[in-house]
Amino acid sequence: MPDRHVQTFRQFHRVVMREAGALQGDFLGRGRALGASRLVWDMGDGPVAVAALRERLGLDAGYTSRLLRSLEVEGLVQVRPSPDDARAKVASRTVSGAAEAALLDQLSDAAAQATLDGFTASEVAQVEAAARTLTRALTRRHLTIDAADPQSRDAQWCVGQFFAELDALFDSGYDPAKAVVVGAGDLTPPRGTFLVARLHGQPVGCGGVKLPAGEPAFLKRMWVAQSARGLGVAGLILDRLEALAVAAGSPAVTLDTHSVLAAAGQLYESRGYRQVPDFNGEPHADRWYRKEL
Amino acid sequence: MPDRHVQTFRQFHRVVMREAGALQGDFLGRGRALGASRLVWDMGDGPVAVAALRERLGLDAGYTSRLLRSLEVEGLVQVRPSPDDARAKVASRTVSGAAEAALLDQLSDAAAQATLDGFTASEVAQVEAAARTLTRALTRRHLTIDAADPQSRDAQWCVGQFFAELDALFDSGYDPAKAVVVGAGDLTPPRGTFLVARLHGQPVGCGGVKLPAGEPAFLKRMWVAQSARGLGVAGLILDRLEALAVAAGSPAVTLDTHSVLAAAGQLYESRGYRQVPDFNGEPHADRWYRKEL
DNA sequence: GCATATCGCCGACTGTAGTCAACGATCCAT
DNA sequence: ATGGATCGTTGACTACAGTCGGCGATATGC
Repeated sequence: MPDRHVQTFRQFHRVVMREAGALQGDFLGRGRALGASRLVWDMGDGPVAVAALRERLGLDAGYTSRLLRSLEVEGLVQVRPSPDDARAKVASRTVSGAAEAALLDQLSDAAAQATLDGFTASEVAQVEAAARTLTRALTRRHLTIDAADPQSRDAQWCVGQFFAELDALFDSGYDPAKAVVVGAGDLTPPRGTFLVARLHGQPVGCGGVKLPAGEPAFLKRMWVAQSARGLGVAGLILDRLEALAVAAGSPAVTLDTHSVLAAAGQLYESRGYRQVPDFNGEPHADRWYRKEL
Repeated sequence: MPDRHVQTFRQFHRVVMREAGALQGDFLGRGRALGASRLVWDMGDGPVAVAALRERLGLDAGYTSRLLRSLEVEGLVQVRPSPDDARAKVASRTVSGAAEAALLDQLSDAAAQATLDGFTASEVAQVEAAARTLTRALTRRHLTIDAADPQSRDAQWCVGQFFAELDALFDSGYDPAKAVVVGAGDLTPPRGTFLVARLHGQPVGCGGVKLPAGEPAFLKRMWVAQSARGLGVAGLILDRLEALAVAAGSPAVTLDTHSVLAAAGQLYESRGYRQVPDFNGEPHADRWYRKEL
């Protein structure tokens, strides 16, 4: 690595280390440890399974239990047995917990604002782009994209999330039964492949490709979780799916999508896909794309 | 702040928090706590006053003492009484301490390299630029630039460092006595101003401006410490000095510099300074610049 | 030469972060 | 119904980070 790069990264490393040090202990001045604050902050509005929360934040079971207890004493969260499984528990914020989370939001925004003070608008845009680039770079190391059985737990979860999102997004809902049929074996070798993207081991996205011999490949079930958007995950999945199509000798890649999924359309167009007429009659789609290989 | 910015910074914040968490404990896998590793790493080659080291890293006296002791036991550093003041001590790395620091350098470079793996060359350049931008943004919050008496301790220290650097840089050395005279009152109001830039309270740069009524302002003693280069400190000092010249009604700003100070020349040219013939006969200069206000 | 300030050192302490193993409650497949 | 797996809890433990007050040695101003 050239000296210039080394210098830049050392300096960055050092600055971040100092910044991170300042975060420890009394996080954002709320008289609470970083771990506890993170928990309230990242909990989200609805009730969350404690196990999911734990895994998302990468915390130990015992430690999480203790933190939740202290937050419960503070009156910020409520932990109840899960209705589905009496062994498991779900945590949710109380009213004052939600208020505290909102305050943390505000404080963290203020901290971000303070960082940007004294910069011009174009510099702010530059810094923002820089933050985005580095977020991607730092995240990518913890991102894996692997082939998975569409019947596997993680794959099912991703597809479930995807369908739920589509159902909420479309005025008339989304009915998998009405969609273009993708058979059981269509997304498993040798007739296709299904990929699951995982961040820190947690599934955050998926995508499948059907590879009919001699015909164009067909992409299906491309999805990225809200929490992982903006990291370029979709682009990486698309890269891998296209590589599979190339390896299978497909003459082109086709797919259908809907205009309400704006980011998807942008991605496809930036990758050289062009719109084509409806080729499969998918009732939930209003756009069809194709890219020659 | 628009939602998009907030989203970006939250995500960045989160990623950095996770990354920083991974750094804690066994820093870079050397079986030593972060604090101890930082100490060996940041110590530099020559002997350093313990007090200076402490202040640079923002550590408590007792804590530093303990860390140094443990490093001494490991045989990585040597702490001796200061020759100037038997109360104070100076620390220096032993041979194996220097080796350890070199290893940490290597490991941190490798970590940076791992971050960049899987990126194309142009993406690497982008990420590097992003790291630089964010380093500046995060650093700027801890940077202060204030007017200071040129006789003050910090000002004298900066100028001393500057002269020492010039002396090392020029083949024939640098002799302040031969330089264009800057009188005692030339850099103090009302005839001029001297600014000191401090990072975390430690002086890291300086710059003076002479403001003769009705004549062009004259910049002198612009300097930034090695440790703070690449952060845009010089640009910020220059902004402030030019603002002072504008406020004083100067028709232009002039300065002399030398071509071995390549970064300085680049800065001036990027700020709209153009080269002019020698206007003051400064023997240590080979370039003269002027910018109309 | 004496009082006072400074410097690093040391012991005692607090708080955070996290690990590990054991345990009881519950669920699920057989 | 029962054995094994899963889930959260608990206690005991470790390591790190950092603070505080007092101590002895030394420097400095009067």
